[in-house]
Amino acid sequence: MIILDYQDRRPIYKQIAEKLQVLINKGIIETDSQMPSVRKLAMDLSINPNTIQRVYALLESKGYIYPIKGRGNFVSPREDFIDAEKGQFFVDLKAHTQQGITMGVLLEEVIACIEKAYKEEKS
Amino acid sequence: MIILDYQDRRPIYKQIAEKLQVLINKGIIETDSQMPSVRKLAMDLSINPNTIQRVYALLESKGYIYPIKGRGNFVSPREDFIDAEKGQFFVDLKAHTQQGITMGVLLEEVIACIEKAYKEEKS
Amino acid sequence: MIILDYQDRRPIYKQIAEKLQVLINKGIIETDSQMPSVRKLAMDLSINPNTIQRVYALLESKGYIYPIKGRGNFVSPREDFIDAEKGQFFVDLKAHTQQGITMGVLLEEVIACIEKAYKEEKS
Amino acid sequence: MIILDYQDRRPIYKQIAEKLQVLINKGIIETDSQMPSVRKLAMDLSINPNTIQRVYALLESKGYIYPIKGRGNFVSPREDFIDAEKGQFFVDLKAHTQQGITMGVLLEEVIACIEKAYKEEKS
DNA sequence: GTGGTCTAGACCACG
DNA sequence: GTGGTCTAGACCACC
Repeated sequence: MIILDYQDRRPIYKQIAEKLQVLINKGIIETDSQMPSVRKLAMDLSINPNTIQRVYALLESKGYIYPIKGRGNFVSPREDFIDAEKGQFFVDLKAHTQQGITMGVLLEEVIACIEKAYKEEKS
Repeated sequence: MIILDYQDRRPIYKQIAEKLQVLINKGIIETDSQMPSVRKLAMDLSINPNTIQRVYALLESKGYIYPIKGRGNFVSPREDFIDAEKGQFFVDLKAHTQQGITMGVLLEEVIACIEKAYKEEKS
Repeated sequence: MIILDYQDRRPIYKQIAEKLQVLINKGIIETDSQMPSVRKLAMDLSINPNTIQRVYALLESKGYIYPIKGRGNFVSPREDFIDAEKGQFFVDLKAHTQQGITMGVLLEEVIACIEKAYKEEKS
Repeated sequence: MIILDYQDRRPIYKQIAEKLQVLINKGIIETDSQMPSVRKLAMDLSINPNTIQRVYALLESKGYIYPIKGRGNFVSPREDFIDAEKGQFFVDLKAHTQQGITMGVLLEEVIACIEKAYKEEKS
């Protein structure tokens, strides 16, 4: 399910967190269902349990999952995280765009770039 | 003019470099005009001169400024850096957009956000 | 493998960077293979780790290597840097030639020297 | 006769030294003729005499001029400097070319670049 | 263990 | 005074 790329520039824990986010966002891992245990996931991916611990801490801080002591980690309802995440995305996007404007980038160029990104992602 | 945010996770040398880039891009610091000296800027911001040195080295590598030993750092003509900077802008924009896609952000939402940024900048 | 010349007027971080570039260009250090760690290389050359850090930062900015935090620095695929490096080569070559012209060096002499270099390299 | 460019990236003393070298190489300043005094040249160019002092020290170390105590600086006979200068030029050229070869630069490309440099210098 | 950032302080080249 | 290089030593993020 999750494939690690050790040549990827991003740290391992972010790769895992991001893939789990996608799985949750797409509903492949359902709300209130249990996440795999830290130990099991670490063994499956053949990495240090510390790293998985950090992944879960990150997802929890973003509101994607919630822990129940002695039982494990569970997926939060969508409303708990999706809005905050999206909000930050748009804030960053706007700031980035405004920086482009100061360099004379045209609105058409920006939109073309965005549409290209969407097309590539579909494939 | 430049305010440092020590809570920001990005290194302060990047924060400074980015703000100086914007000032140069907007033409607030003019071509061939002299940048503040390494030591002076360091004192103004109450940080180590080495850190400013690093900022200027970064800006130089991007073509924004050029140093003359014994005299100071000066702003390069726009042609020297604007193309490279635009290229980087689109690379970052695309990466950011693709991250949004994984969160389920719609193309229409992105475009609306971009257009809003352009409208605000005009005013 | 790397010998430092403290009499050389160029900074040692550039001497090291240049030698590493040649090793990468010649394929002696292979794509995606790991570079020696900052601390180890510093100890081997008996210099400060900060200086090696600077070497690696320079090579990264040129696209020669990419870092993964907590794991090390790795060699980039050739396409990432070879074009930029060729461009710089011709810029330097032209500047050097023009300096020769001011000394009265003839075009024929220059070409003869170049051809000699190519012949020696083949053998 | 000598025009300084304060926006030039090279230090002032090198600009002056280089222009004097060209004048000597072209025979415009004749062998055994007297160079302008340090003070006079400094006043003519409106710069610090220290800088001219450094220029003359550089030219002397390269064999272009020789000082006579209490009288001034004089131009050396051509044989004293031109060969050493040219020799160094070819050594550097060869080293630079060989570095290009490791990047896959073709002989034809190098020669084309050289010829372009000569054409531009004529004009 | 790895890389990355920052400080403090020194020394050099240049004007 | 200016920029540039280097050292020593500290702290952080990551695995």
